[in-house]
Amino acid sequence: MKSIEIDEELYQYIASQTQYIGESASSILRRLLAMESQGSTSEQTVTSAPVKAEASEAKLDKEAKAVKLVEADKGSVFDHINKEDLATQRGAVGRFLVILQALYRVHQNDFDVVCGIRGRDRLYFANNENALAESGSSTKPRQIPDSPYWVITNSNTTRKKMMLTEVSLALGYSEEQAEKIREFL
Amino acid sequence: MKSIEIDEELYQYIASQTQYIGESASSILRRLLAMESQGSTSEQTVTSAPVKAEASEAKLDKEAKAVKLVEADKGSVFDHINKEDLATQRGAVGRFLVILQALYRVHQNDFDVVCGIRGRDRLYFANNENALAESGSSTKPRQIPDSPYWVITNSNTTRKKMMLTEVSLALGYSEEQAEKIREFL
DNA sequence: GATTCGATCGGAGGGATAGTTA
DNA sequence: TCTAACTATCCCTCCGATCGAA
Repeated sequence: MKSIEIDEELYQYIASQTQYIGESASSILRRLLAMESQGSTSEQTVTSAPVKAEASEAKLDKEAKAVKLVEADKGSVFDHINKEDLATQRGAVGRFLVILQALYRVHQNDFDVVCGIRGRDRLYFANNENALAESGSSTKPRQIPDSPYWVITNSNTTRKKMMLTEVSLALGYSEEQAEKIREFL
Repeated sequence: MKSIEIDEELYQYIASQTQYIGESASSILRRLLAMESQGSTSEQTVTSAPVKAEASEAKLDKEAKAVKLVEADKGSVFDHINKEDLATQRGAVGRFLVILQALYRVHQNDFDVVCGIRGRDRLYFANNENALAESGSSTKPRQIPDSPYWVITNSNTTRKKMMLTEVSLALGYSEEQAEKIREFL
């Protein structure tokens, strides 16, 4: 183990990127710097279906905790949205996916709720490409990066913003926070 | 100033990213993490012509140092190529630009040599859009990110690879290294 | 004739808007 | 019927393989 000196602001930033209690500085930095995690081959296939929701007895607790998490982590999704990535996206579709990716990262366990968000006759989200493709014509499904979920992409920017707002609210964000998230697009 | 503990390999990696003697860990990390540098409004317009080369008395020393740098930093361009960025690029043009950006970052002072690389009748590189646009038809010039240089973009992937190889060699890389660089595309 | 180079044009992706449905 | 919400067609831009030119 080596020790390095960094300024306060940078320290706070790194700390804010923690993904689980007790995550080490090395782990956080490796993730942020997109280095391979030491040793592991790290070939994570994330194409499998999302983990089934807990048996309903645990359900209420789960939800309460989710809200708590959003409260405690206030603004954390905002840190998870890699501004760099966002900026390099050439179009709204790219930004849309980056934002959803960030939301997924922070809300992996509750992300299933997005599947309840849909249009009049087509689905908006699903955990497989086909469900979306079959629910309409030319829906242009795209996988949300590093996640098992897919989104429809054939819609105007206005609708994409609406979708983001709905997702945000479904995940427990306030109207104000949802507004901020939508504005990234 | 805060102090954090990181593992040896990560420490080495960060150290390898030093851009000038005595650069602080904070400075390096901020650059790698693409954070705004503290305080400064940092509105860097990089559209101006590249900084003039030093008065010739210092020139030889400068060049000697540049070569040394490539030697000492062997593989540093490779670290400068943000794998993450590369991966998120949807097409060869995007990757092409990311790679050139990395090369520019490491060889800012010698980058002018690329302007000598050209096709039969069109220019490949220049420090302004127009020179390229006028040297051929539909050359699709694009600015190399964070640099004052532009490249032609209307060519097949094979030619883009050739261009990368020529750039690498012109900047002093070995055939083997050039090969590696070209393979990023 | 062989090879290198250029840029046209087919193809894919993006997303505004015309059109449809409730 | 009129309007609001939603869909997906279709135009535009970007990409880059292919084929004609040098």
